[in-house]
Amino acid sequence: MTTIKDIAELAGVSVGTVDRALNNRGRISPEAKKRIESIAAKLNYRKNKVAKSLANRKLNLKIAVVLHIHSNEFFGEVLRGIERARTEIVDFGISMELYRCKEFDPQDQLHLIDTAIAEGANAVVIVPINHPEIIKRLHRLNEEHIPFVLLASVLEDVKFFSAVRCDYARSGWMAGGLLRLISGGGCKALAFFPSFSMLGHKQRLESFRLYLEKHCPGITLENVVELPNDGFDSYQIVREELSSHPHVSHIVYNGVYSEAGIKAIENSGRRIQSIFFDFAPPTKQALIEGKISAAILQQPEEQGYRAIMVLFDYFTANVIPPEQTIVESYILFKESIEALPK
Amino acid sequence: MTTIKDIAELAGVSVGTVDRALNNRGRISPEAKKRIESIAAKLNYRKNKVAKSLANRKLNLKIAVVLHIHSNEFFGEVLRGIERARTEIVDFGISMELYRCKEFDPQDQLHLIDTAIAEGANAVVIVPINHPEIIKRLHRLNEEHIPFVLLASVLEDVKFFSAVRCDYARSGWMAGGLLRLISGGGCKALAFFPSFSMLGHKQRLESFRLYLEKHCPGITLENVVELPNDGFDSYQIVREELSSHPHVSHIVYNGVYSEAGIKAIENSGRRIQSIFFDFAPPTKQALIEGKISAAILQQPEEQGYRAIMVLFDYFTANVIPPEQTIVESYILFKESIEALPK
DNA sequence: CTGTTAGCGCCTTCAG
DNA sequence: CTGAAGGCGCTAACAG
Repeated sequence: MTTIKDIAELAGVSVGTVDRALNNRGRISPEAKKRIESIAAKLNYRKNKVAKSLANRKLNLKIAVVLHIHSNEFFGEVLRGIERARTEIVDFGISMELYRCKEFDPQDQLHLIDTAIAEGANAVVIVPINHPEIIKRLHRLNEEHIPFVLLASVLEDVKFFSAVRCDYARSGWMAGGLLRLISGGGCKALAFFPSFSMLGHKQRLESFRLYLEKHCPGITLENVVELPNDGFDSYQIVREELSSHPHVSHIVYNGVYSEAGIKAIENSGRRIQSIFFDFAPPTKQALIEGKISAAILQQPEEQGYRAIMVLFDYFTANVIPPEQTIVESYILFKESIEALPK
Repeated sequence: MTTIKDIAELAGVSVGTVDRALNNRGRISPEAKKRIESIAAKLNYRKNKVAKSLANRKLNLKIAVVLHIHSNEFFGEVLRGIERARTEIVDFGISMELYRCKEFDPQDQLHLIDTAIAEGANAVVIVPINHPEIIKRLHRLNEEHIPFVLLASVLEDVKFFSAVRCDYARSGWMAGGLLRLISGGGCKALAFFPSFSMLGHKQRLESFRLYLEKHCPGITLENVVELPNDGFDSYQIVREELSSHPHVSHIVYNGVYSEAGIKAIENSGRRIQSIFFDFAPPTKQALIEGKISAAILQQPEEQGYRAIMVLFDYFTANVIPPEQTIVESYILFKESIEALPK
């Protein structure tokens, strides 16, 4: 493994000069820079992440995580991933601060971003609320050269450092495929989706609809309902929809309050097959008990973890991440999780 | 973050003494040790992995990876994970050496283990061939205090440092569930499994059988075939089995040569629904084209990666891993991977 | 523009 | 049994 010291010796200069050459810090003659760079290339020099991090400690690097809500089933998992990342980066001298927001309150989120910067954040992971003020603030982050990572969300017209999310269109498509599979291609169905103010949810629905149109002439989607941001209201809505659509036999439920959906189906007394998104404990239990047919997971824990690690790699090894990190969606059914015999 | 220097000052000793106290190196008075330990505990001291690794460099730590074959579809992926791990650990001064084996040849594997140790391996990741000589050699590794990690395999009666694998019983169970789902619970089926000299495959089959017995009175498993370690032979066997079981409509195929299974089904000219294990390119293509119904994945890449990282965590942070790291199995179907419209 | 040096936190060696 | 010092590779501050 070659070190800057090796390069310095070969080039007949000091390590300081090599450092300046290889990190574009200026204050170096073009010739020296070029010579050193070519030696480094020839020796296939790679900066040692560990040594760099040890030296970096003095910089006191800090990552701010700004949410759009306080927490919920999905983001509780996301936060677990973020906490796991935290334990991995502390030894590298990088700290992390969490800023939770009042539910979908753009003003509060704006304030949180300001606070984070004021408190010395060198980078931001954010679940942005889709609001002009927030977009404007993100533009300003770019001007201030504070890299930010979009987490579990889609945002148009903003240049970001990187984004970590699932493929919303894909998971909608998969829901269509699953519905076809469990219904044999013929049924009347209802779909419930969370707030369309998150663009991803809209994309997912579009894709789900498209699948049914293209591949499922026998499936009638009787209604698509946007769920409110409350468990009891959600419950009520599902109950009412089921009442007013007495022939519906299948449901796709993509709500933040999974228990609302489960209970509403159960209490309807009907024999309904259903596909749920995500995997909070109620969903897990319901799946095991056969109350729901399948769940589509989007690895929230992994998304939270990745979002931090993108910045970690940047800080420790100057890695420029891909524009998007897409976390795979996958399917669980009863047999994936129930206890095995013996 | 507290450092040994902090502790040294508080205890009124030097960092050297703190180091000896906290790492059980002996040569220290019991009182000093106790006092330092209690201070460390009070301050919630954690050793800094990065600093330790930088110092570790001089030790030249080395991990040997010993396979049971040269490579195949599944282990090609495993190796990708291992290579990814390699890039992550070099900066920590830990190197990795790969030892590929003649197909299932215990004598060769024995030799590889010896070579690895002779070449200075400090730890081993191994896919052990289930043979008394190998078991004996592993026992000796324990005596030599060389930690070893079992990768993608099950082995009885050997004490190992850690094991990374999938849950074979689970994936067999899932195959049963999937078969029920796609067949509507009634069909005649055939199952093909790879060499039962790997215990995991046996466990998987048992679990698959049990599922059918318990939950699928309508499914008749007409035959279960152990596939040879050759693609053309595998192809031939599947063709013959299909011929001699003309009413079979469903297949579960868990072979190393996926293309053999796919082609055999295709060339039979029958309309067969099938569940494949793992996810080599032929499987992927066949899934997209609708030639097979679903695939059960076992994250080979992740298994390879984890096996190395278990040792990495041990070397860099003295982390004693769980006895088993179980990598989840999951299901893919066409809608999970086909290109989306637009 | 370039060299020197003092750390970052830990471990090892060598004196005492 | 304990302390002091040097070094792992890199960065930053200061001196020239």
